Amino acid sequence: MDIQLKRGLLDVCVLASIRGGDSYGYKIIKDMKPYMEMSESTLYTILKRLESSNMLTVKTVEHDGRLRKYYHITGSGLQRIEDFKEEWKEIVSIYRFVTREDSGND
Amino acid sequence: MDIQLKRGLLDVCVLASIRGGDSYGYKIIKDMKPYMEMSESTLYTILKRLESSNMLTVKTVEHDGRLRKYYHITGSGLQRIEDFKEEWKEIVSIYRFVTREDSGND
DNA sequence: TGTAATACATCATATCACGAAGTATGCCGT
DNA sequence: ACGGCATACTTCGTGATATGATGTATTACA
Repeated sequence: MDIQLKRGLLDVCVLASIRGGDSYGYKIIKDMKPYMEMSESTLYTILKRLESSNMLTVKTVEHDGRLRKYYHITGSGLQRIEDFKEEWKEIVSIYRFVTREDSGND
Repeated sequence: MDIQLKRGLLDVCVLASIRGGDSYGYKIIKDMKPYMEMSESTLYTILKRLESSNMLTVKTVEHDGRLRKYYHITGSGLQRIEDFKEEWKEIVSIYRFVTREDSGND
């Protein structure tokens, strides 16, 4: 998928993959793989961003002697998903504009 | 609309607004306004980018003593629109993932 | 005369996805 | 025991790019 297009979808995708239950970086990447591939550096950057904008909270848990950072979605995070649903209407209208064969003459 | 989301749609939108007939910067902005707003500096940057990647060709025409740069879409430009239609399927699948209430458990 | 619209250009800035590289631990086969 | 792979997270540099600010120049109109 086009990298520019990804940019607008990545944040919401990450939020969506956490909404069903707390999750951690490595797992998020695997869960999202069927829908969108992303590198680790990208994901951890996004998680940090979402955390500092209060869409996620984080809790470090020890698991098999290793540390895992579990992320939990907040009200703002859920709201971000709702906002995306609203934006979706605009996206669809743009899609229609782009796919209309006679555009430019209306 | 979220700026990150715009990034992936701007190029195709500009191409789409030209596909129906050659157009120029100032007019493109007005044509696109109902679907997406963009500043002049953004548009001219995009036009230059699309031109240097051979998706558009440009022809300078004098109009009322002023110069206008008319842009014409090329085969690559049309192909870019077709590619977007393919990408649309992925976008819809992501949309479904994001809006599915029980995501994370499937 | 002045102000808005038309039309295009350039520059600096901020955001951001990503590859590369690093740090650590656990697991498994030989 | 050792090597290699998976797990798990971090940091850094780079390139792409949308945008505001600013500039240039002409036409239209009050």
